[in-house]
Amino acid sequence: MPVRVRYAPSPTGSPHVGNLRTAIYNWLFVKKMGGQFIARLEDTDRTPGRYMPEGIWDIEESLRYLGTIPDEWWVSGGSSGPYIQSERLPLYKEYADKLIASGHAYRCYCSRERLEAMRQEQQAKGIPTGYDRCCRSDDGREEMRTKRREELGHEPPCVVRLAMPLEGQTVVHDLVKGDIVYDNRTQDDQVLLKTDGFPTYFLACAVDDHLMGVTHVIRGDDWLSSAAKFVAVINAFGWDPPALVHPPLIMGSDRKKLSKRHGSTQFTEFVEQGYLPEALLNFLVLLGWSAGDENRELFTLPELIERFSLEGISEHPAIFDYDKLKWMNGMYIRQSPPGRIIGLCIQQLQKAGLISNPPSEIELELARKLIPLEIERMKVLSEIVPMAEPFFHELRFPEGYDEKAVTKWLHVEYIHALLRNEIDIFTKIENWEPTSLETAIRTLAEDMQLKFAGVIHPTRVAVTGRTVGPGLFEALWALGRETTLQRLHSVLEAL
RNA sequence: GGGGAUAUCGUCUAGAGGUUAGGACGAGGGAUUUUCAGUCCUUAAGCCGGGGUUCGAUUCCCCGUAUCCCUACCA
Repeated sequence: MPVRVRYAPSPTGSPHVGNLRTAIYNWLFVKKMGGQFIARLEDTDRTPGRYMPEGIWDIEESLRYLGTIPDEWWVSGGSSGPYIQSERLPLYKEYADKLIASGHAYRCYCSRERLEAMRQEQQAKGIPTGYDRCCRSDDGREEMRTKRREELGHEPPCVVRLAMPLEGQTVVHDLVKGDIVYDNRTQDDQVLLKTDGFPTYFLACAVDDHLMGVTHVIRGDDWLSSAAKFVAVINAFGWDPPALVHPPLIMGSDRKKLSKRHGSTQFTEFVEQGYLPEALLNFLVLLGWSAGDENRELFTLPELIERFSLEGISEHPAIFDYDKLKWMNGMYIRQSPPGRIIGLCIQQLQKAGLISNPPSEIELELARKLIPLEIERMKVLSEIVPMAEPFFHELRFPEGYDEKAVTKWLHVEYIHALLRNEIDIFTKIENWEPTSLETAIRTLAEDMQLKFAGVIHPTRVAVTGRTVGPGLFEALWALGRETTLQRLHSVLEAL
């Protein structure tokens, strides 16, 4: 039997990195085993503020960015569509009715107010919360229905609830954690169909997974606690449950759910900051999965597919380490062909307004010279913006200059002589290239009886306004003779 | 309150009934050097606690503790 797995996001906003990680696990598993990767949109919560259709685009883009594109989804369709749950409403009603007919579910007329009051009372008394199953018996249900009809003056709305078995146990077979046994008495009569006609997760998932032929369900650990209800629904239909796996959750540094407080959490934010897809994928995979005793962390996609197995999924939550992601991204940047990084950095520079769109010939030439010089000190692509600023922006002295750098290096007593000599040399030098420039400056340092560093640092500050950056001679080369001379002149005049 | 899961360096993790408990990020130190970075070398840092089982447990079992998840007409 071919493997069929699904990624089932709900459009409640831009997808969370943890969410994408389960998509990656699903994708890797299906690539490894052979089969189909399905994505299904779980848009059954129509509560204002929670249903955010704008998020759908981000979900699609994120999957494309990672390269984990589903074989069947709402974008391309497939043999078991539709892949959007709001387009499958009649199906859920049909199956809910089947459950009612077989005695595995029942209509419930209780008002939200009654439910809420009941819950509060239970909490106040310190007893377990849950539905009192008032509508589970025919008598109780009719009584409630009549009462509600009198209150409302018309036929009252109802939900459909699962008639959870009152005794016995439900066993959840988790491929990683093993069999987990739940006492049915501790499980509530879960609502399956809401008054608005939309199903809840439990019904929709059970029906869709079955109809779509899903063989393995890989979903976040937050579903484990309610897995008994999920399995109970499937059992009520008489179907075989799919194999289940619950990868652990991703937490923030304080061991709470990863949220805004900790930093970026939405996948698209990382994309914008300039994280490469292979870095993001590699990092996310390793957050809760390991290749075993192989002491490696950096894997290509084929290597990951080859090594991936459900057994390697860990059982405890993982804290999202932003530093490690950065490190990994830096590694991938340095492994990439420079042309690719140049292209991506140009996009970053355009976004920041340092380069026009489309870029001019001059901007392009400068970018092609500068970006390769910065690649080795970049961890995230957006870092190119502050790095490139002194090269693409006009630099005015002293406003654009780093104050500490100026104090330290532009107030040495030989500064005027140095700058004058450099202007002289740079004006005359034939080859404006790093090696020639270096030779000339080394000679100058000797002539002036200065240490090399004593020349390098003031020059760097005078020309770029800061103490950090690429090697000085590469920087001068990238910047060009004209701009270099112009900056030296203006600093000399102002000092 | 009820239910479930989990527990190895600060973090991600490997590991086996007997190991010097391994790797990576981060941190410290050193080398390279023209600053930052990178690269290379190097140091420190860990088996939650208590009972069992066993010749021997960090590893298996139980209890405790802690943490996380569920306990919605959210997913």
